[in-house]
Amino acid sequence: MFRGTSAINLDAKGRLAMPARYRDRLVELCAGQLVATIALEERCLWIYPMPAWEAVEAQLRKAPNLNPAVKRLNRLLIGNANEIELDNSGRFVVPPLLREHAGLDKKVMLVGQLDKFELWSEDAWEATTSSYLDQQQSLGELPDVLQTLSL
Amino acid sequence: MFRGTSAINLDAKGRLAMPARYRDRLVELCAGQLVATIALEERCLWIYPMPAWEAVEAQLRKAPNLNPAVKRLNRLLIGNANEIELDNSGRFVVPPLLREHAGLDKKVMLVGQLDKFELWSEDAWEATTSSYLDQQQSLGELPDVLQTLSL
DNA sequence: TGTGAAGTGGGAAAAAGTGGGTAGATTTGG
DNA sequence: CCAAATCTACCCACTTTTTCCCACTTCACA
Repeated sequence: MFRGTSAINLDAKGRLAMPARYRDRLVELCAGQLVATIALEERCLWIYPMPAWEAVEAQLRKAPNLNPAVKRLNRLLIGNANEIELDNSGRFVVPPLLREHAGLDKKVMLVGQLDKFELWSEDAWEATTSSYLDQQQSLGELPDVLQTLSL
Repeated sequence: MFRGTSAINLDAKGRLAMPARYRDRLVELCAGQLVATIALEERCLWIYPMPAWEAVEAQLRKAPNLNPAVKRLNRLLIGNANEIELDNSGRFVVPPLLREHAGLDKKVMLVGQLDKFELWSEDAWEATTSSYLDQQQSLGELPDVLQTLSL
């Protein structure tokens, strides 16, 4: 599973070099076949290994697509999904429309989130992280879902 | 289980030498495989032996990840989790991003906390410790969860 | 004071990151 | 429909970083 944050520079051609520690696993898992799309709430991208993406698609397919919320998800997720493939050097081109959506310039952060990655601009990631840390500190009572966690 | 505080110097390459008294246990427990991530409320790091970390991940995976608090935890904990491995001299590199987060320069404190370690900068640790002692002294009634303790 | 273990430092080899050039494909305009 | 230009993808080479390993110093205990 994917963990941790990597600071990466997009090169002049808009390519992103996947950190070497992930490559073997990605080749094994999906032969370097990935799907990039936009995240639902934040200005960042989601990058799925193909099998994980297909699981997402399967769930959407089952959902009733006249339902407005489902329709919205379909348009956002599937409508913005781009198939990408690692080249021999472990790099891939970040699709220009997605790059613009997430405000990706040069410095980006690739964040492992178990079954997928998130791709943030460095600025947005740092802003989000520090805001999260502030929220943690000012947290009073824990929400129910967290009451039982032991970390 | 891990107890006690060790004053350690990071070397010029950012490596930390795990105190010898822990090494055998770590090799036995996880073949020297550890995970470092950021702590939720203080500017310090959490260092888990791999099995303990996987237990944390399993809890997070079960939680509903559209819940904002869960998403926040996923991003903070998993997003900052780095796999590290002890080398033949019992040392590991403290990942640069984490080092920066916790303000680790040269003098650091490794604090045993049963199933995991905490890693603090010396300054932050001393400040936190003395602030805790002050709070204990000025403490009135104990919160319920502590009432039943016998120390 | 000697011996062994732990801590510290540094060098060399390997791997990863970075950049750019070329060939092929695709698109656009004549 | 053909030709030119642009864009894309692949490949190679260089630079930087990381990792592994060895050796020296320091400390503790006998």
